[in-house]
Amino acid sequence: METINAVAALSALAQDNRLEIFRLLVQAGPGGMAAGQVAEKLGLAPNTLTFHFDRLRFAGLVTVRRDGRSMIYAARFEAMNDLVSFLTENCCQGAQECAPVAVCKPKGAPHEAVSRARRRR
Amino acid sequence: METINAVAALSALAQDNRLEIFRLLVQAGPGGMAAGQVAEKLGLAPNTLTFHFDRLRFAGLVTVRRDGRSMIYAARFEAMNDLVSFLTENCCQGAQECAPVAVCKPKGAPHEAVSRARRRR
DNA sequence: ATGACGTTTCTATATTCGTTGAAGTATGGA
DNA sequence: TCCATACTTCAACGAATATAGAAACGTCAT
Repeated sequence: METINAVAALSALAQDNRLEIFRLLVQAGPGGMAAGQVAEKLGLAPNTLTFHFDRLRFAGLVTVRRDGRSMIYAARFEAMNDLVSFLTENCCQGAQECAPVAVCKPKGAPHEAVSRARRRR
Repeated sequence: METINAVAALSALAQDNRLEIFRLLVQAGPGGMAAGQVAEKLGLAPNTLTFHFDRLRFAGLVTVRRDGRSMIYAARFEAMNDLVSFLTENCCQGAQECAPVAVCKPKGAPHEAVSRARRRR
C-alpha cells in the first residue's frame, strides 16, 4: 500500500460519523447493509450519508451495489487489512515479537460491486 | 477505546507528514527518535514538525522525553493496537475466522515520558 | 555571562471539510 | 401513467487544518 492510499483511508475513517458507518459495515460482514438501514441506525440525513459513503468508497474502503431501490454498502476487508499492515510495517526494526498479522478474513466474498471502478460524471 | 479517541488517533494519522513520522517511530521501536533526526529524514521545518508531533502526542500515539537539547519521540504501541482492535471490533458478527489479533508487542518498555500528562498553559 | 543549537510558541493565511436545504434521478407498485 | 420510495446531486456557509515566518525558550560549551 502506498502512503497516499493510506492517508486517503485514514482520512476517510477520521470522522466520527464515517468511523461509525464503517464499523457498522465491518460488523455487518461481507453481505453489507442498505444505506437506509445505516441512516436509521445513526440518525443521519440521506444526503449527508451519501457524502460520507462517497468518501469511504473513494478511499477504497467500501463497495456499493444496487438492490432494487436500495443501495447496499459493504466494507472492503482487504483494504482494512492492508491499512493495518502498512501502519505496522517493519515494526521495531523487524523484531520477531512484533510481526503483524492479518486481522480479518471473512469467508463469504462480497457480490460484484461498483467500488471505485465506474466513476460518474 | 472510545469512538472519540479513535477519531483523534485516525485524524492524527490522516496526514502524509504525520503518517510518515509515526511510521518512522514505529520502525524505530520503543527507544524512539530525536525530533532533529525525524526533521532531517523527512525534510520538514522544525516548527511544522512540532505542530505535527503535538497532534500525535495529543492523540496519545506518541510520547516525548527530553535528552539534553533533544526531544526524543516514541510511538505508543498500545495505542496503535487499541486502534486496530477498535476498527475490527465484532468483525463479521463475531465470525471465528475474523477474530482480530494484536499486531505489535515490543519487549522493551519506553522510558517514562511526558505523553499527554503535563499539559502546558 | 555569552553564544550556538535544538525545539517550541505566536500570528496569519489559504484550503479543505461537514452539514444543511432544495432539487433531481432511479426503481417499484397501483 | 402517476406516485411513493430510496438515494444522489448541487450550492452555500461556518469551522477546522496545514504551513510559513518571526520570535522566544531551554540546554550546553566556553
